[in-house]
Amino acid sequence: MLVYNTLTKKKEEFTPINSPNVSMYVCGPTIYDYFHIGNGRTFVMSDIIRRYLEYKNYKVTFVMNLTDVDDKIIKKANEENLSTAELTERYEAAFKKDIARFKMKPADVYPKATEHMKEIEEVIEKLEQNGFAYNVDGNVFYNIGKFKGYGKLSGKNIDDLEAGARIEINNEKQNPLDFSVWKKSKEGEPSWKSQWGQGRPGWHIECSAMSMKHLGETIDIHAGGNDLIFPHHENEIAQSEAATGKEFVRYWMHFGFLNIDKQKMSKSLGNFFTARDILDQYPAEALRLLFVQSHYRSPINFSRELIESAQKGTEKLDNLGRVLNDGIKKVGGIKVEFDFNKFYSLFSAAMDDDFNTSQAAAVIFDFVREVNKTIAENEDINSDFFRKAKEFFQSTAETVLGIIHFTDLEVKESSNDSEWILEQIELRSKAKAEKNWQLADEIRNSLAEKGVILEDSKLGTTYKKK
RNA sequence: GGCGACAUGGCCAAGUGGCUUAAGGCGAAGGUCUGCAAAACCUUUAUUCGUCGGUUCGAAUCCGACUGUCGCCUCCA
Repeated sequence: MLVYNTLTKKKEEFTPINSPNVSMYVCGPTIYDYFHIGNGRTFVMSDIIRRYLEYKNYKVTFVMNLTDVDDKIIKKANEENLSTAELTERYEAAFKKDIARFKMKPADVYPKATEHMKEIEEVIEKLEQNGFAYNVDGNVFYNIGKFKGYGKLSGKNIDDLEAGARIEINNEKQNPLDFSVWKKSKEGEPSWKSQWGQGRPGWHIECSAMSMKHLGETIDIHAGGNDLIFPHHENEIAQSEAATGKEFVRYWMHFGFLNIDKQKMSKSLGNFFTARDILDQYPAEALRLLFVQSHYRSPINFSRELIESAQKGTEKLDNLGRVLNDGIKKVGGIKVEFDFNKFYSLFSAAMDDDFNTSQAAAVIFDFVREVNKTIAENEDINSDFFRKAKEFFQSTAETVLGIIHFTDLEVKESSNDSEWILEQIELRSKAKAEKNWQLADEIRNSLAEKGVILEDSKLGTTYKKK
């Protein structure tokens, strides 16, 4: 299995430190607002990567941090007259709700900075001891000049950075590129007691401390959005490796941006969409398919048109899903030849190549066409075929990609008005048998008005809800 | 200014040296099935991969130049 590593800019064979265990850390949101659809892409794709590793029988420990101390949080809490804790509690709950709506598997741990002050302090202490950090009157800075590998992830070199620096002048810093690991407390800001006095941690240090705490000093995968490469992940490496003297992360993975009108989403441009807004309008499967259909490292130019075309795609999957559900219940019938193994191996070949989900989706759609074709061309196939087809669908499209959910198809079928609908279908079948087309069409139309779409097939009439 | 990514059909997108005279999704046109629909299936929809040169027996795929788009260098997924 190949994974593209931002650190080496190459696809590398994936070999976990402690196979079959895999440690994976994903930079989660700052919980001061609803997360946007671009965050959603990152979260969903990291979910898919995790699920595929599990499909390959790796035992994954998946950690996603929630940043609950930082400038944005303090600012917003002040605006809304809330304590920072009240604010972050609210958005943590919203985050978990939205993650569930995206049908993501919950992380094993969602660590928060405020709950790891001891660990953070310990890392900073080590940095001081090792000579990588210096204290100026309660502000502790990381001295990037001391760390030889600085810039190895982002491909930047310190001289270039200094030349083009747009960084505010801060006389306390020895080098303008040095960054805070501990910030001295200011009036009206939350703060914690530490050996450097009251203060709060810098942004980058929390990920170093929490990654080490929950996954160990060297982990397999660390992932996040493209924009985190510099400075966030660069600084995490500098801190962690300076503190432990060990390699921090084996494989760095970064997700492409989701743009609106080819531009980065931002509040100031007014092209900002929260994930929950979009999820109110479209099913999670449609969004997941949209993300799946392009490679995780490429940018996506998000648009309504794009989601709608993905949604049509998921309807195609759902249609087959319903047919499979019905087919399984069949009794008798003939055996039919079908090369399921071919599709399994094409699917994993695609995913093994740096999670080529677009290719994997193509395999799924090829499978859909061939299954539909087999059903169309053969009379009376036995349930074994349908069962195997559903198995394939479940283990790939559902469990790994999450672009169809069989339980949802069933819920729609067995809602409380289903008995009445089945009666109507029965009436229509009788009318059809009597060639009373007018009555048959009336029934179909009245159901359609209620959002119930009928589909006639060899197996009888099925329905779905719009 | 420094660093980097990308440019494939009407839209989206995979492919990165011969298996591809280019997957898959959406859309469009025609057809099969059906009482009619829907669903499904079949056929058609890029001799061509931003432009121009080069390397090679062979290039969308490698190299160079150019054009265009975007990102990072400041909080940011």
